[in-house]
Amino acid sequence: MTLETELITTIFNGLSFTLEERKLLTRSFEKLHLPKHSLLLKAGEAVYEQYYVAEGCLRTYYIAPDGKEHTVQFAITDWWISDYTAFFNSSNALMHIECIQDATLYKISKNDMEQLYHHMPKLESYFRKKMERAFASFQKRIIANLSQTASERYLNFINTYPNIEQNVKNYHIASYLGITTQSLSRIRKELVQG
Amino acid sequence: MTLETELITTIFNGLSFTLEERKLLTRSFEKLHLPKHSLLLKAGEAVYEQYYVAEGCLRTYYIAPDGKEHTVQFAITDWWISDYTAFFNSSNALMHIECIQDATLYKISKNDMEQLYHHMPKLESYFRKKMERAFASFQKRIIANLSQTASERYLNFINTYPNIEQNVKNYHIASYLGITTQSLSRIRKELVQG
DNA sequence: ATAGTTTCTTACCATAGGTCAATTTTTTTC
DNA sequence: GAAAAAAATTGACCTATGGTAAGAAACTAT
Repeated sequence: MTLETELITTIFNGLSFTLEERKLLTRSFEKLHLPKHSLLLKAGEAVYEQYYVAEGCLRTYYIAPDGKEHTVQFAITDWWISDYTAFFNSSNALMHIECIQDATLYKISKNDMEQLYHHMPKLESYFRKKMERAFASFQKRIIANLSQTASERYLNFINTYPNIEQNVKNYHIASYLGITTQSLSRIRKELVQG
Repeated sequence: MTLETELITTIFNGLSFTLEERKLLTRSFEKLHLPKHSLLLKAGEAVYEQYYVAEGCLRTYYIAPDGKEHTVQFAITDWWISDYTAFFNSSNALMHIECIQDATLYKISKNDMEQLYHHMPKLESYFRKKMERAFASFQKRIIANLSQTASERYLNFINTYPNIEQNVKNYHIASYLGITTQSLSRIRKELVQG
């Protein structure tokens, strides 16, 4: 599949473009492959790009001053990933992005993004709606962290993201849920035994 | 101050509008006053509007199945508030919005919002950026919840939102931090004594 | 001001989840 | 497919925070 076809049929599936617009789109994105275990981004680096995940699995994580890792976001097929706080502010990353399963990504720079917004308001609309959904899901997660037990959050996670669960290690899940791997292990045992 | 002047000079401060656009803007917003202790929104209700806070203080909170309250968001002057998950999806509220200090609000419906976006792409841009900042701050909060102790989160809160702290009760802050009022009380004691 | 209500604090015990260390299981690599 | 490395589990113990209950302090309204 050509980059152009992929862009039109998968990433912006649902939107229609003129020939001119297709060219602009294709020029703005770049395809890349990333092997498992590699780092797409390190804390401290400038963040100029965001990435669309066509294939594979990645995670964004923060390393606290005490050295502990906290997974902020996973991304699988059809999700976008970056250190968005840094991306939006054109500042340096606070987080790392690690490839968990061999991935194919389409990257676009913030500058090209702004160009696209300018030429195609429908893209601004597309990304605003994407932001709205992300906002809603973050809010849901905050509520979950405030109101649920670790066990409830785990069940919720594997029900909501069965496709992610298959791709990641338990310690990734634990660091996403805000518990230790030992606690997660005990929770899983508990659930099996009833 | 007229509604129009207020809209132009405070809410959308920084943007410039034609006469036509000003009219459209003014028609879309409605001013309202809300007394302390009243509910702007109850869980279960349909959410058609979002609100700009010109004056006062409000909070959005979720009541968990066990009856406990969890504060998701505060809003003071120049913030927007709604049950955004419900607002974006045109679904029913999961949360309550309570007025904590007598408030003056400007409300706008989702429909009128869409109209404005359509006629003025710069507004879509304005709100996309607003969403980006909200996204970043939610992410920051998730990281804080995952990586910090209750005491650290409290210090962080009073440093980051000194203007909010003045307006709210300790139990509001506790429910925002995800701890009990007793724990917050112990933390405050600890901080005073050293 | 005084009574009533709401909010905050304190004390004591309970518990979810963390820590450390050892062991088993699974995955990777040659 | 054997050895090495990584991940998951388990047990014993610990700690931060929760639950309950009572009293103190701070507002509110007459």
